[in-house]
Amino acid sequence: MAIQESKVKTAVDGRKGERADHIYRVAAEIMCQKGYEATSMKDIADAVGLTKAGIYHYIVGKEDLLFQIMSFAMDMVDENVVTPARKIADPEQRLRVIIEGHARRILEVGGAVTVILEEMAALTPAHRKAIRARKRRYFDLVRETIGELQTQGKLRDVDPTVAAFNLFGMINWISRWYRPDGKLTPDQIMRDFLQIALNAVLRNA
Amino acid sequence: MAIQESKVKTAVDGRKGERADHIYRVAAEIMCQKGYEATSMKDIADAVGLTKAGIYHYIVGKEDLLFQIMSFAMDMVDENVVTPARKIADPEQRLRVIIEGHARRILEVGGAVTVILEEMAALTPAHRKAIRARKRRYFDLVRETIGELQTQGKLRDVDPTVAAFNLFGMINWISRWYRPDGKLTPDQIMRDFLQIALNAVLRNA
DNA sequence: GTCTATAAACGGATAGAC
DNA sequence: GTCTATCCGTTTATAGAC
Repeated sequence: MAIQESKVKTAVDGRKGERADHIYRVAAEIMCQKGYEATSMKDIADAVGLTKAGIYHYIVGKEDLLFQIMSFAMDMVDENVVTPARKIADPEQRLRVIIEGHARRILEVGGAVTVILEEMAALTPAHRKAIRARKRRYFDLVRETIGELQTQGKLRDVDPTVAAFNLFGMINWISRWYRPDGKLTPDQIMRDFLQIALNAVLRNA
Repeated sequence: MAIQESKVKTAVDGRKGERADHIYRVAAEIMCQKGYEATSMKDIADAVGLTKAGIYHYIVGKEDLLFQIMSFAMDMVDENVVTPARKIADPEQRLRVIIEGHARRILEVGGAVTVILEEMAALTPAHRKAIRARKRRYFDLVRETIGELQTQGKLRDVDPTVAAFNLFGMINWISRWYRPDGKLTPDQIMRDFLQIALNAVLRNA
């Protein structure tokens, strides 16, 4: 199914199929470890078993590769966090779903989801503007959710914007300290994490 | 602080005086904006009004420059946050001082304090080990403080390590969203921030 | 599709004049 | 102390053979 899907995508949106997807995924992993600027095309070529020139058959250039990776990460967040969350009417329950969904993307995906947090400065102005707009829509959802909680009297006596930033800080910082081979499992972390994050902003929780 | 002390330090530890300090400060600001790898020696030279060759009179090399900047940032945190905090016996009051002191360094200093959060990967193994050790001692102070709060029954039912990481996440993330020319002043931010951060980990606060 | 070869620019760093 | 000139490695990207 993935194969046929990619053939459709080739015709539809100019992608080059699953080999290209493989390059994106490997590149995301390397850029996540070494940083975008410190990652050379040769690093990526070696990791996928092609020459430097060879991978240019699949990509437009280094910066565009980064943009594709970030777009993919945003697709994933939209699909797995934002869209499900928008279907939930109760703001407290919606916030819970957002926090857990977002944190689990970082714990279980890594790569692309981390790159989008760290490498905005490497994008061209047009690409940066596009990614920023998508991030902004997500941020607004969270801030509005916190705003609804304030209306219900469930928020602490704080600025909803500051509360939203702190929530993102806790969640996104996970990518800096979580190690898949460490003592703490994703499930253990999520249990404590949700308690801490919800109490940070909610009166009772 | 480094500015006033620089004459003393020149005699004491081999630094080159206030012009070197100026280079460090300017370099920290540029690296903070563009990232270490994307910052060229020419960027720094232009900003201080020297040629690329000229600044090598004051620095050992690019990586060492980064190490000096990070060492300076750690000196600042040690002097203004860690040392004062260690003198406080009550863990809840000590945690308050750490959170406020650390957050204010980010809000009011920027540059060097931000670089140390983002560019560890660019250091040589020996330098990275040295900075990591200093960061680790600071982290241990925070975790032990949280441990004392747990003993006193003031901590929520969570792992002190996860609590410490989340605290650092909220604090360090400030560098990602705070803008000196924005609507929120450091004092406004600190008021809400302390309430959110303390309630994140403490039972009553 | 994938390669070898190479272009063209830029990087950090140094030599040596002044 | 600061400059000009330059070395030399590395970078992204392309041309063109197979």
